[in-house]
Amino acid sequence: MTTIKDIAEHAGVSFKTVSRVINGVPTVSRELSERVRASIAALNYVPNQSARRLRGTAATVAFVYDNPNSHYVVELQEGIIGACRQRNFEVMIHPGCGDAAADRRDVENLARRADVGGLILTPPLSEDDSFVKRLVEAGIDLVRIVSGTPSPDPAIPTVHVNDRQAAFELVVHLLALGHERIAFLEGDAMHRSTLERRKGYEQALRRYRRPVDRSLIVPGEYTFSSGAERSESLLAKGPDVSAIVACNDEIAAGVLFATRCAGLEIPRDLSIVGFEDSPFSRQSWPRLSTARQSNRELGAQAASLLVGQIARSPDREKPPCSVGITPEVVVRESTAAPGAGTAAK
Amino acid sequence: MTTIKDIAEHAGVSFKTVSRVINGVPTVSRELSERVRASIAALNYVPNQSARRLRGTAATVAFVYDNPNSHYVVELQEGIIGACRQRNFEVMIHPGCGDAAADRRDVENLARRADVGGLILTPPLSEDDSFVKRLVEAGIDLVRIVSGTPSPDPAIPTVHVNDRQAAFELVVHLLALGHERIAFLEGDAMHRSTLERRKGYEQALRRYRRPVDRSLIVPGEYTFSSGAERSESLLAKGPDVSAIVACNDEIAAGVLFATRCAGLEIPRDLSIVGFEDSPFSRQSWPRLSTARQSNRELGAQAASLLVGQIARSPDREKPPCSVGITPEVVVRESTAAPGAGTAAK
DNA sequence: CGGCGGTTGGACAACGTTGTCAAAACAGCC
DNA sequence: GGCTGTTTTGACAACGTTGTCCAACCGCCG
Repeated sequence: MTTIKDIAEHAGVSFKTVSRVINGVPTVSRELSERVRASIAALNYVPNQSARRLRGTAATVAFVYDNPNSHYVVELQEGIIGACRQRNFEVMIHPGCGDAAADRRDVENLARRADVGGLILTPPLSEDDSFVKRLVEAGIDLVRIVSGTPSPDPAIPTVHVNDRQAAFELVVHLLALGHERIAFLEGDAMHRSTLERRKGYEQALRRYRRPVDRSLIVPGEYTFSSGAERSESLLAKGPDVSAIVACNDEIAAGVLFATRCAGLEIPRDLSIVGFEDSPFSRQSWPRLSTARQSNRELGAQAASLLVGQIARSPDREKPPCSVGITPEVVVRESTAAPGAGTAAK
Repeated sequence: MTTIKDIAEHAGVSFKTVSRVINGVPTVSRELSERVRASIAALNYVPNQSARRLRGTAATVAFVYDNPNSHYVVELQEGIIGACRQRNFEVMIHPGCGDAAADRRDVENLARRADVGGLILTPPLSEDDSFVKRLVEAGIDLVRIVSGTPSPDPAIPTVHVNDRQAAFELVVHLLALGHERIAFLEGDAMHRSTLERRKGYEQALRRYRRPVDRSLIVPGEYTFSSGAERSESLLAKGPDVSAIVACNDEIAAGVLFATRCAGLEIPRDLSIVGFEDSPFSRQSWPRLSTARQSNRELGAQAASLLVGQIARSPDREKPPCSVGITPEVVVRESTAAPGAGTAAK
């Protein structure tokens, strides 16, 4: 393994100077600095991150998730890794085990580790306010990704996904097509995204003077089978429903499956929208109208925020800040005017 | 941050003894050992991995991938992380950038890093034989995951996925249902899995005395659109095809899409099988018959192999070894006797 | 009592890096 | 030559851990 000393020898300078060049200390003459850089390139030298971490000049951020949505996880982590790579931060991936209590304990131990500089938390853990507050008060640097609108008091650095606005826009899209009886299939009640999306749904209805019929709001989970079962019984009870807002694409997939079984044609007999722009939404037939968010950007934003936190951490005052992203509506073939078009190609 | 010395103080022993307990040195009395363990638990102590890595007593393994299949990536990495966590190995995730040459350079630099103990390579990089051989000859510990059958000369530690056998069994399934004209939609020609799966397809046909018609073997890519386009033109040219073997579920999804557009009913008019048991295959309608492999197990196996390599690395002779897994056929509603059943629920 | 194996602790080096501090080399200036 | 001031170097400690070596202690046996 080539070390800083090998570079020094190769460049004919002291290893201290090499360290200075690498760390950008300005008191190095241009000539030496260039010689050192050349040697680094020639010997393919990469600083030993373990030594740096030990010394306290580098850090690892942990990405904590517990989410069955593979594409969400991968995109998020790629965003995080990309942002961290530029800044010489390592990323540690920490999948949860599904048991909330065990995960909380796990994460607490993780945060306690000397080689972990900070955490990026995702739902559902990021939405456990008392847990997150406890970590922050213990001096842990973290950024949480949650569903919601940026709060005026960002005591905790947060990346908000404005699901409410996205749901609002999806419903407006359906209203504009002429739908009146629009049902809403909820995801897990524990997830804040469910709440936010429902709020957006209700706000859109109220805004455009439509009644909010509680019987059209169906509790459920973020699963395929939930979508299939709930839509089946919903349509049995209320056949006048002409559009369904599913709380994510997986639920929408279940709806698609169930309506297909029931002999309905989409979108002629029923319009369906989902959330997330998952690969499924692009591969199903008809393709799903949905709300798209850039998970890579989400991850990159979270990582940038966290890196800022960690870098500024020695100071007493850390100014936490929050940013937000709003998913955009993507219209495909699963929505049309009621009774109108088929999804013919 | 609690260190080994805090534990020593808490337990009333020397920090040397704590180190001995942690590392399982046998010359520690049971009584002291228990006291130390109690202190470790009480103080929630976790050894500083950076220090260990610096010392050379711990290592990180890098998981290198360049694959758009999110569920494949996540499952694999979770298998790897799970296996490594037990053994106190860290995992570094290294997504590729899509440019093969740049990725090769990246990985070479990665392998050169002192804090990276070994690599787990996946296709397509793992199938670049000359590149892999170069790394191994440079003394890099690595395990590759490839499609194929375990070779008699495992010069390079490898986890083989027996795609050929899986394809064989899928075709046998179709033959048993009574299909005679079975087409094969290839994935990327560069991927060995494409070759292996085609070989299995051909072997099954030959084994059961059916002709191998080259016009039924269609080149393509591992994408939805490839599946849609190629199946469309295939069925236009050869309407007697009663079953299609798609090289993965994403291609199969494209086939499903195209046939749906063409007004065909699955499986009455056409049987379809895929590979991978992706979430899509369980969520489409009809659900896809496919070949399922446990990617988590795959990852765990690769990690175990690599950890063994690294641990045994100081010795001159490292006995590389290979293991294999064979995907199993999962029969769902996308396959039926030709002309027969519908996918009615 | 002397010696022995099993246990424990102390001192020290090492891994690669960075920070501090002082000292050396060099320039330009009077 | 003697000033400043900038650039370069060297010595050393430190991060937390493990390994090596030796000394000290225990109880036990001969």
